[in-house]
Amino acid sequence: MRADARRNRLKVIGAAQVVFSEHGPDARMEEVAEKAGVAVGTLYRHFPNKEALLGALIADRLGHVIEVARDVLDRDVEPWEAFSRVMRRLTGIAHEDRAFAHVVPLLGDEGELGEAKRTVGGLLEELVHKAQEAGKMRPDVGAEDLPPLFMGMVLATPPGFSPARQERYVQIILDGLRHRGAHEPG
Amino acid sequence: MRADARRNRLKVIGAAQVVFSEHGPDARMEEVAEKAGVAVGTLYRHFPNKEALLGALIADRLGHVIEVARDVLDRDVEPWEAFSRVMRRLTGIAHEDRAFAHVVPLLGDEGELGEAKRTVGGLLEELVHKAQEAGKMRPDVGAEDLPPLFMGMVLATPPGFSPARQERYVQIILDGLRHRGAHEPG
Amino acid sequence: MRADARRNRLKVIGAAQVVFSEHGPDARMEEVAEKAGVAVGTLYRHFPNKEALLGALIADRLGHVIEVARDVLDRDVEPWEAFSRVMRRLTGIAHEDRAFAHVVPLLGDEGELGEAKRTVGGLLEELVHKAQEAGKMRPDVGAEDLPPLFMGMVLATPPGFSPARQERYVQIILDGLRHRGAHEPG
Amino acid sequence: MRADARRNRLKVIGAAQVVFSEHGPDARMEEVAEKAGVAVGTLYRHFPNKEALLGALIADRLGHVIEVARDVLDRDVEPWEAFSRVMRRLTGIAHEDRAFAHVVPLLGDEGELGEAKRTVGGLLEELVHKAQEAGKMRPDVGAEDLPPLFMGMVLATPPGFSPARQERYVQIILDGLRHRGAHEPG
DNA sequence: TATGAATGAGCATTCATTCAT
DNA sequence: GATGAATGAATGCTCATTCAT
Repeated sequence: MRADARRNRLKVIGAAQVVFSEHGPDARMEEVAEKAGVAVGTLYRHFPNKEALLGALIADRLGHVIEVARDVLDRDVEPWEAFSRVMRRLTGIAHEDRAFAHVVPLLGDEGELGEAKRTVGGLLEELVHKAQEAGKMRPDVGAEDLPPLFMGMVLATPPGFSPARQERYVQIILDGLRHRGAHEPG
Repeated sequence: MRADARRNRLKVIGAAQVVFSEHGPDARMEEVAEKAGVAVGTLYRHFPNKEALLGALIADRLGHVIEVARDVLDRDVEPWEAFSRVMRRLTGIAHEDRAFAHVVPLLGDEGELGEAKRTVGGLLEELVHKAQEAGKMRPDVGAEDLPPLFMGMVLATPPGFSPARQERYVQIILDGLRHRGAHEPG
Repeated sequence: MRADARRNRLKVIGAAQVVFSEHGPDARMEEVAEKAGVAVGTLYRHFPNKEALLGALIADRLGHVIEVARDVLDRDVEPWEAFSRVMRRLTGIAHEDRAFAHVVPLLGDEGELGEAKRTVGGLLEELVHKAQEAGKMRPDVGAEDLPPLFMGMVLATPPGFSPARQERYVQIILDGLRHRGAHEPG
Repeated sequence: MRADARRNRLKVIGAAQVVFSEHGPDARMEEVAEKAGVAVGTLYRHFPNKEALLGALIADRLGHVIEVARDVLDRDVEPWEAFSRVMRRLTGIAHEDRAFAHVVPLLGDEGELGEAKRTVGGLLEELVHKAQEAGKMRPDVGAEDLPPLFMGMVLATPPGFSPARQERYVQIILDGLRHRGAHEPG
């Protein structure tokens, strides 16, 4: 019974990732249920409403970002490289998940999601700070500037645009954030 | 009569600009009507449907961009400066008008709007080309990359964010587009 | 001025005939106005509302029927022939005018139209009675049966069906109304 | 669950029959829902749109006609009697159901309904052919003439008119279709 | 607990009629 | 008188959420 519920929860989350990734936050609950092979009611047993379901997905994805960020910080990766790697990860997720790109940059500080957001925010702060201290990043930038800069491009792009193009954009923005006169390959 | 209609049409357009700017393309016709102080029917007298109303607004805004682009091209402004100025204008409009930011980057080539889009596209092409020829802009960029890069940030930003911040973002992206080794103040 | 108004009234009636003939009673007032080359307001100056405009048209058409009926009665045309001729006229009008076919069979006795209807009814009564007295028509039929029998076919037919076909139908129904054993060519 | 849905579906269909029967194809979905004692959404769960709901009703009614036609053909009922019986059934249904009378004569050949229509058409063809071969029916008539002839009267009649009257009309038209000189009781 | 049917507020659009110019 | 713009009630359909089975 417990096992069944857990399995269903996973099916729901998996389906929701796929469906919200494709259609963004406006995806229909019915479609999520279909994809998951369960009934809508089941969605609502596991999540009180659409926002909560979407929130759980976003939190999960943010977890990945947190993981990468902690990893590069723990391993004392070179500051600019550390920063770049995290931003690439962040953008990569947004690229795969339209809903993530929609929701994250607009996130407030309240709720569970708010907490995840604050955590990510703290880590980004640290990454930025280190890169700036190392003289690699322009000083007039803060963590709060990163989501709009790196995730907007996804929102402003038709659903199926190529990863290569997206990586090129990331590179351009990274270059823009680089400290002047500090131009080695980023 | 003519005067009244024109006045109302202006009220409708004005209200639509405000409402679509704030809520994006999903704004409700009813709200536009209320804001304009007219009944919904009046909206439909002036525009056959929501898409047409929104389209007219976008076309109008694109007109401003075209104007600026033609102006800088006509006056032979220095290529990078010319390019920057147009992108600043484009982003400024998107900043004021959420619907513009939503719609423009996803615009197809058909319809009246498509035509405006192609016109803008052609002008951007020219601006980019000249900047690249002058050695000021990285060569791996085309006109089609600009909307995602410059307008995405608006979509990824809560409605009321400050012009100053937005200008900073524009500057960062401009810096990223600058040709390496070409760093004088952009 | 009077002349202008009269001319406009005629234009309106003419247009209304065309438009209602084609689209039936659901035709849009706007379309009538366009066809007439006047503004909707003008329609409402001449007729208090759609029903009244349509009513005037119907009354006019009924006038033609009345004319034919009176003519054949005055000229003492052979009873069956007289009856047939009037029914052919009635059906011919319905065939040309969808709105007529829609409205006439459902007409009540009140209003101006009611009066026209009663007049037609009386004449049909007379025609039927004479045909029955002459032994040419089955006795179990009254004037009130004629509109459904003769005009229904028009309603049950796609807009552009051929006059020949319609005449064939009229003939079939006339044959059905003929007194048994009274079969000479009807 | 299944039971509830079926019950509701039946309620919806029942209500739709009543409402469409009375008001024809322009009946409001809201009214159907009210009559059924359900919310509009329920209508749309069972049928994708108004046309589909109406279509299902018509198809169902056409099924009855097909049934009767097949029955009389299978049992080799005397050709004229067979034909008459089917036409009486067809007209009876139209009499009970205004929407049926509206829609059927104008039916095209496409869609599911088109198929039912073609089936009915084929059977009527057969009935007509046999009656003509038996010398009972005038030869200048085809299956496609029957709907306008028999169903028009319903459209040209105020909603509540008596079955007796309608049967009289059917008889008159049947008499009209009878072959001249072939007058035994029809 | 899962199901999926039911709910009903919400929204774009139409069109007869009114009324300011 | 004429114009045609404005009104606003009406209608088909959608979809997040609830709840009977």
